[in-house]
Amino acid sequence: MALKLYNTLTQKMETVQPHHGAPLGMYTCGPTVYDFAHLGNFRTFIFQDLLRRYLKYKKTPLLHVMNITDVDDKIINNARAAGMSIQDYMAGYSDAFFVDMERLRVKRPDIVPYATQHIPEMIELILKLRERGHTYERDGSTYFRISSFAGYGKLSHLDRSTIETEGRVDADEYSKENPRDFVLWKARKPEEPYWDSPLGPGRPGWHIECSAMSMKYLGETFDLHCGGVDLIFPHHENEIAQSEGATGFPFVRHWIHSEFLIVEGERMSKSKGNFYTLRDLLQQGYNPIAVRYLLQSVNYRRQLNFTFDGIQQSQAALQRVNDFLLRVREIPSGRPENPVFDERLAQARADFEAAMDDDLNVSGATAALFELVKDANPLLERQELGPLNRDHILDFFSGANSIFDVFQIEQRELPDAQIERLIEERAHARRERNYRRADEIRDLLARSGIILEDTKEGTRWKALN
RNA sequence: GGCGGCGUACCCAAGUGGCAAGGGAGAGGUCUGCAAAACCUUUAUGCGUCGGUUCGAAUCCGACCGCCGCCUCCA
Repeated sequence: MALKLYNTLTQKMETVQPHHGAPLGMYTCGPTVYDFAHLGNFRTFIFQDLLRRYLKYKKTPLLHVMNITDVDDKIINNARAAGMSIQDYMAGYSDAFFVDMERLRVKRPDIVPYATQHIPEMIELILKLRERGHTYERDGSTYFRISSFAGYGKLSHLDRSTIETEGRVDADEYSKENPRDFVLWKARKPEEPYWDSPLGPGRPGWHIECSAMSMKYLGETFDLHCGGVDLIFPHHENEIAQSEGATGFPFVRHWIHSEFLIVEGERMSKSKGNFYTLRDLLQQGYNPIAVRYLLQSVNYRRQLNFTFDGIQQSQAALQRVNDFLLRVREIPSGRPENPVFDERLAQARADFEAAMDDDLNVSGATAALFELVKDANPLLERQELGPLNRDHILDFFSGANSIFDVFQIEQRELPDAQIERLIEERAHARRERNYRRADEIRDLLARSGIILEDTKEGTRWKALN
């Protein structure tokens, strides 16, 4: 079966497939690095990671490009306020961003272009638009005339006449022909970075970078373009106008937008005091893997209500799977196989993939995993699963984990030999019925995050995150 | 005002015509030296409300109530 995703442009579910044997081209709008990224940003990036990993799971060749916006008003202002060069200021947050992404196990895109390194491509694109009559100049700035592009509004499904008449006038840009015309090239201002160009000295408008960089790496028409719903209008609408205005070809086949994250039922905002970065959560002792689990657990097209209770629930759900995997790994080689279990496993795999194929229904896919856990646990209890069963289960979860990346598939190493000795000592104490000492040791280890569980086969340990 | 979405148990959340997935939390029990984990039982005759279509509706249609997003920089 093939993956189907909702397309904002056509407002329909559509199959995602490479064209003409070329790898699937996927462009995701990356961060503007003016501050630490927040949970809402990460919800979007984790969703994109999930999409990318699922395509890989399905062995679809893919080229993923994500931009970094490193020149814009906020960066310029913040850098100035911090008394830093734009370069230094932006590099700090750009690095922090990738550190956070790694903590959340979001894979780095294949290509990560920075806006400031693609100024010539942007200028070239604007010149092309100028040749084709889509632009005009005012006070040294170059604008896109939206009335020159017939398709304007097709992505956001906004009425053209409404767009053109009801826009507000930016105090900065009062001289535009139409309030909704947007800037392609901003005239140089004192104390701001600028580049010399045939358009005059200045810097690029925000939208042009995505058109220039996506088409440079993925071609004039490519497959997938993702971002948050807030980018539909005007950002992505403008990207379409710029790109198609310049090339005359369709820009993107499939537009995919993820919904917002809200916090404790309210829009996240600094003024409400419910604004969280990943760093805030880590400082409070939360596990980044549980955060990833939570942020990816709700379908990307639905608002996700982030709560602290939700992290706890995610942590507990993760623990159930990890405990299961721990027991599965303990199945010894000599034990007889369960001949019918592979059928059950095949069913779980089919359910899992059917759910993921359906617009990345993570809840459904996760349910397939938990249902298997539920069915297999009693078999483990009765020692009715053999080493082949074991390997097949681990293989299935390993496949699922290549997408979710939250489960503990491999056995961990004991942190140190001292712990090993304590476990030994406790076993000895228990044989002697010295339960006071045994409990003492168990409590001691629990305080350093090592949980002991006594089974018929002996004591097992697990490390809490 | 225009466009779009949502409302399923204590919490999170699947399900878009045929007996209401899954996870968390709670209660009781089995196992255990005690725990933990696991297992068993249990928690929505009902899916915002009221009507309608249908043999049959959480699912389709209509009205209403409530919440949210976009139309403005923003993932």
